[in-house]
Amino acid sequence: MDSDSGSGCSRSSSPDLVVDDSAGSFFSNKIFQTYCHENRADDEAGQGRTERCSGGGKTKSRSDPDKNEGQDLRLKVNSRERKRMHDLNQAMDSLREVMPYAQGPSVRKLSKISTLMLARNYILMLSGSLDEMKKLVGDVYGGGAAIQSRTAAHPVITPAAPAAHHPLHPLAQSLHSLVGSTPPGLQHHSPCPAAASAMHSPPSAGFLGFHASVQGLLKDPLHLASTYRHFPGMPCPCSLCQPLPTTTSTLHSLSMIK
DNA sequence: TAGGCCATCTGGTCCT
DNA sequence: AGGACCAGATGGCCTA
Repeated sequence: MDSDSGSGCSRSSSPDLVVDDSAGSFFSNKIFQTYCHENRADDEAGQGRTERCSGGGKTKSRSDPDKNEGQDLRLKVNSRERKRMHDLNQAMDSLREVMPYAQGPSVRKLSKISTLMLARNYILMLSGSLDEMKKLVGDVYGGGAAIQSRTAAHPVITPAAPAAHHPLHPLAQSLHSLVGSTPPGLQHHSPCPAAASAMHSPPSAGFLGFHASVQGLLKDPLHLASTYRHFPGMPCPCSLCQPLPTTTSTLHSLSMIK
């Protein structure tokens, strides 16, 4: 396949890994020529591509040379569709970047479906953690009403603020585990050596329960909630990787929500 | 070798 | 009419 050969051997989903705005970096073949010259006489390039479909796709051949106009239109539509799919893949890649999953040249990319499922679970987990934090903040200040009055007089908006005064409070642990679940790009602490040496996955991935078999977890969305406290193959002593027991129930209930 | 994943083509439908 | 979106079909690459 031309696109595959152009994108290297990383078996990554799309050539978007090497794409930039110039729209030419991922079209290093006949397709690119057609893409750039679609409004010009692209018979030779287009013809070759339509015959073999650049290694993929249907192999319908337009043997009728009288349909050049229709062929041009077809090529135009094809390139538009190609661009659309590339944009989609780019968005998928940007989503992968913020997912709690190991990233790097040696790590296989998440598939599209896995990315979407992981994203869903990740959002659910973060929502659950947020709810839990709100509850804990309410406990610290003796209820929601207290929070309201206090925030009115004292502009402490972030729930992390009380934790600074109560480092041993469960809220602090909750925040700690939240940090541990933050995507690599947003993490405030470096991955613990134990996890780094044991797996490709960072501690955040371990926190979510994503270790060796991501696919197995992603097949069942509930699997995340039921196993995210376990770390098979990830004996990470780092405190950031220790989730709160209370989070489990929250997550479990959340994962039930459709 | 089978199955999974992917890119691409293609025709249809809907919208502006 | 043209473009966006979608789904089916097809073939290539990779891994177990």
